[in-house]
Amino acid sequence: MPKPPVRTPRRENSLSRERIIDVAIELLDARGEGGLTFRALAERLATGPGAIYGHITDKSDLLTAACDAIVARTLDQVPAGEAPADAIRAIALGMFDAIDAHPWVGSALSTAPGDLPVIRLMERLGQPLRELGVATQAQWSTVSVLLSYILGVAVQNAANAQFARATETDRSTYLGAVAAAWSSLDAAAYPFTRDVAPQLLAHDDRADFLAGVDLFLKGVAATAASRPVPTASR
Amino acid sequence: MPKPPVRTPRRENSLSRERIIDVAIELLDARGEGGLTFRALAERLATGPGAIYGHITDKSDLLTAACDAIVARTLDQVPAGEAPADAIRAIALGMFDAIDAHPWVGSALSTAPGDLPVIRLMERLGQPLRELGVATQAQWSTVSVLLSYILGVAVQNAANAQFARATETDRSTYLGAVAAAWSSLDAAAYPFTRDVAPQLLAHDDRADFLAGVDLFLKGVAATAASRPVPTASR
DNA sequence: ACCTGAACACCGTTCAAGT
DNA sequence: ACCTGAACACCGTTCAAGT
Repeated sequence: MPKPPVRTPRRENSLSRERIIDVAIELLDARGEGGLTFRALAERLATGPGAIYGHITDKSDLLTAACDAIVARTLDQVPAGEAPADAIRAIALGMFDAIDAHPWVGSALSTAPGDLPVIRLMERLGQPLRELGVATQAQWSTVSVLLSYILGVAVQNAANAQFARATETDRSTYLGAVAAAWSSLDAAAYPFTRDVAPQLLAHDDRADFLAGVDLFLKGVAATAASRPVPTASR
Repeated sequence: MPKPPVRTPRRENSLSRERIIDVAIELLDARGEGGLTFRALAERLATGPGAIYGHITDKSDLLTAACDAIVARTLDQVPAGEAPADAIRAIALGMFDAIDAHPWVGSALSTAPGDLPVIRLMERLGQPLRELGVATQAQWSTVSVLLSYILGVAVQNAANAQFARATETDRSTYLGAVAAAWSSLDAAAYPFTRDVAPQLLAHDDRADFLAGVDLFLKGVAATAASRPVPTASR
């Protein structure tokens, strides 16, 4: 077998932005949001904390880059070419599952509003929204709404995951405690919350999330239907 | 004029949970999320950092309590007795304005999912949702969706405010920079984002937020209309 | 019983000194 | 040119010592 041509001799495990981001993702997945530390990072990279600053500018830069890597991977795996409403559902669910697997992505997404991860997501959601007939001047506000909703769910999932990690309670006992607290609220002041507490126990986060996307799509459809027929560019 | 009866002699400026929360709100408003520090708090309260722990359990406890004070005030000021859809709009806008005035409330809200501030908000939103005819078994998921949306907008506003504070840029130059960055993205990969960049410059956060609430209400109306007529309990 | 504030165990970030 | 790691300027939280 012929030997491969001699390449520029890359040092094994040399420090690079990519490798830093990979290790950061490992740490975040293994230890949660609080686990990403320059000292822990340096230890795993077998270097000093200062060396990292040669490749990243900031902790928030690092967090955004790690978040972007997950978002890019996730969106790549969502199949293209579906009907617009189904495409939106698929993208939204893909993000939900990604954030479920990497809860820290939820809070990372929220810290960088106009940055690359959000841009990627906006782009993928915007194209099917156009196909649904959203008026040109309403396209910004419509994606914004959908992005805010996805972000809101993401942040809540992140908060729940962090709370679970901090208190070492599992999901069902946690939900049980919250439902119990809600059920014992003052009946006159909190009738709705009391009534809805049992539903909290039985609910399915993923299904609820999808219900919100569907509600949004219904609203978009109702809005598109009620405005003058757009002259299709064919 | 008869003197008031002698009361238990309260020391002026004595340390109390309420006073700690008030000062915490002052600090958060004046210096942003990062400005709430036990040392700064202790200084303003003319005491040591340790003394605070006699009245609060935690920093997150303090943040949630401060958030709850704002939410309670805000909801108290929203007039009651309107038509259900208008009531929802009024509550949502009240929260928007409160978070606009106190951006840290956005992130504080997100850290305490099942806690008092969220319960207050859920209760106020849930009652008009019932009046709109949302099916009993769908009430939990429907409020959840609306809460997630409001939370998502809140978190984004908080992030924007924090970014503005950190970089000392004002809103319009910030938006200008983001819009410019979006406009110079690769045309083949990011057509939607490029097209929508000008709308970013001209947009009105509050109007966009309300557009989302309206979209949600339209979706709820469409869902309620398409299901069997509920047997009204009269 | 309550306050006090030094001390502990961490952070992110910098920068002189090394190679 | 790049890494190294001690040092700086902070954190939240605790707890012996005071009153």
